[in-house]
Amino acid sequence: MRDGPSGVEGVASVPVRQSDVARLAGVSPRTVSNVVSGYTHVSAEVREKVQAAIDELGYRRSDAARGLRLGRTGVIALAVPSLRERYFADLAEAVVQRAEEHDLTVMVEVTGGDRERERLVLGGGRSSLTDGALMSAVGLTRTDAKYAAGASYPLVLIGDRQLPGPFDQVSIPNEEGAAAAVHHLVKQGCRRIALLGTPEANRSGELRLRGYLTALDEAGIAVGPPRILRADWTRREGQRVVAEMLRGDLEAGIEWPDALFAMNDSLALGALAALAELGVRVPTEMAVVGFDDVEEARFSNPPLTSVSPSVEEIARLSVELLVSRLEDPARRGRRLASRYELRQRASSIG
Amino acid sequence: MRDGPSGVEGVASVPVRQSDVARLAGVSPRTVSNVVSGYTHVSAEVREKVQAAIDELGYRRSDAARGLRLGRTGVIALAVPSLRERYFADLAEAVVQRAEEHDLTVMVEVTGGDRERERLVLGGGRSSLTDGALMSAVGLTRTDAKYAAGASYPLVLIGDRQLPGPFDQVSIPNEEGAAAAVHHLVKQGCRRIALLGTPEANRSGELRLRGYLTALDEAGIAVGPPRILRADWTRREGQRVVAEMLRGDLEAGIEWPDALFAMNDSLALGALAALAELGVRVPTEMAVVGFDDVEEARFSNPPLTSVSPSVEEIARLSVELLVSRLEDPARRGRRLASRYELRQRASSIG
DNA sequence: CCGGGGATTTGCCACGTGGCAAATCCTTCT
DNA sequence: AGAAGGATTTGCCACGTGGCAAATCCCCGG
Repeated sequence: MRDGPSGVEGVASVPVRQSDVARLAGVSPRTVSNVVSGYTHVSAEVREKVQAAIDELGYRRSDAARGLRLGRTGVIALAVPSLRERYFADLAEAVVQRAEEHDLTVMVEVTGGDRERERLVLGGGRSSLTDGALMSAVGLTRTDAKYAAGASYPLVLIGDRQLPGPFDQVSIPNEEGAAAAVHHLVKQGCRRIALLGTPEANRSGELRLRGYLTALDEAGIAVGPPRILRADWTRREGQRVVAEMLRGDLEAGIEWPDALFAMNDSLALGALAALAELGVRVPTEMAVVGFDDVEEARFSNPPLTSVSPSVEEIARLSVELLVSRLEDPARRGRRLASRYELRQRASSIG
Repeated sequence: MRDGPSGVEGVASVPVRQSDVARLAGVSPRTVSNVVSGYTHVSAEVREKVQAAIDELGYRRSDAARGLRLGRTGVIALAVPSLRERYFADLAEAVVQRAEEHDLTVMVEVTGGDRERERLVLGGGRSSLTDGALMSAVGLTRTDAKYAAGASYPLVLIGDRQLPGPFDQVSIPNEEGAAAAVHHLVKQGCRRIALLGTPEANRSGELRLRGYLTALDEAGIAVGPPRILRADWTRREGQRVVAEMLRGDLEAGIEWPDALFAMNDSLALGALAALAELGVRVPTEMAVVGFDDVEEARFSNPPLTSVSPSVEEIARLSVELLVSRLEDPARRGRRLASRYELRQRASSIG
């Protein structure tokens, strides 16, 4: 006896097929398919017999063959620049959960923000193994739209990288969020609000800058040109640049800003470190607000106020867009904006 | 004209097949296959003609059909409890990179640590869409080994959850790492080293506890029973429990520990927060060491000494194991232990 | 006992690819 | 010129499944 209905299955090096099950159960292969797929008109007797054979042989339906036959696999791809960035890790997890609700499995691809790879996804990466893809593109430019596979490969773009064409997109409220952060600071009494982080680093930066400028304008507190502290969007750079600014201003006798709006939380956390190092009190001497609301923001000292783009919602919207696209490949492309919340914490209120 | 050799491809709602390309190029379908697969004996002229047809039609080889024909897809699965935990996110990214070197794509599955789901992976989840899997199991018990698909679905277990059977496994140096952490603290002059975190939370906990006890024993500094501060392995709990301990001891007139070895970095970071809050100086009054070496450990105040299990190495080893298993499905199961390093930072050296 | 009609079961075949080995072509050598 | 032998190209077919529609079965009423 090679296998048993229960207990350790034997080494099934040769895959079991429908026809094998059929032979053992004494029915046609097609009937096995009917049983497996839950077809209505199957007598209880046959169903039972087939099921017994399935169990005995350890039969498992071949997703590969099924995918070929049906033209879809139930797998979608999620392409992100990196999983090391908290935001994308959270996004990935949220997407996996949402996808599950639609009986979809997620294949995560890491693009490293590489334009070439993003193009490949655009063109339908491992297309026939996945039914479609979600992509957080950061390297693509508008001209890359031509690499898209079009309707033959459903694609939802996540983020601010807008591509001309019929794509479904879920955008992040960069501009609105940034503006909200600045308005919040103004309400806290801040007047000299500096921006931390190079705006041209990516599309998000440009949009956040715009929100920042708009809000300053609306608040009517612009005294001179806005102060922008250029820095790569990393913790280390945030710390370095802010420390430099503090020392430099001191020497030059310039008045410090009374608030920093950072392009992202990494920068903001670096700023907090620099401020702590030099004994600048937060938020009394200088308030700090970040963007992304990474988990760490809750635990920094002081806890960091941050714009939270609701990864959950982004995941939900993008999966829903993809699913609806799978159901109706011909429908027009849609753009949805996710919401944000300003999580107010001690780094800006005191 | 539906498509063009360059520019935006038309809406190719009907997939292009080898035979379509063949017809346009005026060759047999089989020749197209030869060209695509890089078969040696194809004349330059034919190759060119076929390539032109491929470009014109926008032909893409069907991975689904290919997978069916070849019995493998070039995709492997990675099952982890969650991507929200930094360690697993890092692992996932590292695995993706390593897999790439072997021309493998990674499909990430999130099990939530759910035993049922882990069993499914064990039995070869979406088996025929993936050639094998890596799994960080946390919910499985030894008795679940019977759900394994055996040699028909190559599987590498990552972590400490040992399963009887022929599985390939990559283990984490829990015991050794914990012992090293304690030895380090002893060398720093600490004598009352408390353990932070519930040891029974998972298998890692049991092993780390063992390493801790062994090291205490070896150092011969055990005065009484070792002190174990039970807490869920989260930052919040770490903070709460340590704060409680500090206050409690104070009231009871008990001498504080002079060092904390935390089951993981989250706990350790929570502990640092509690210590800072109560004004306990680190490391002079109390040294702290964590486990996992998450990125944040470098940036905490003070930076956290931590046992670094080398996610990179774990990823490398496990992918290599899987690849070698794919090449030789019959070979015996292997167990490899990854190394660790103790990253010494200011939380324990002063 | 027969025809009708729904319930079950089944045969046939295409999905798109690549392994295999035969067929054909071409060059070179005797 | 004819044959040998490598270079190219090709026909055939199975991989395992599910759509489709035909075949069969079975229960009832007339």
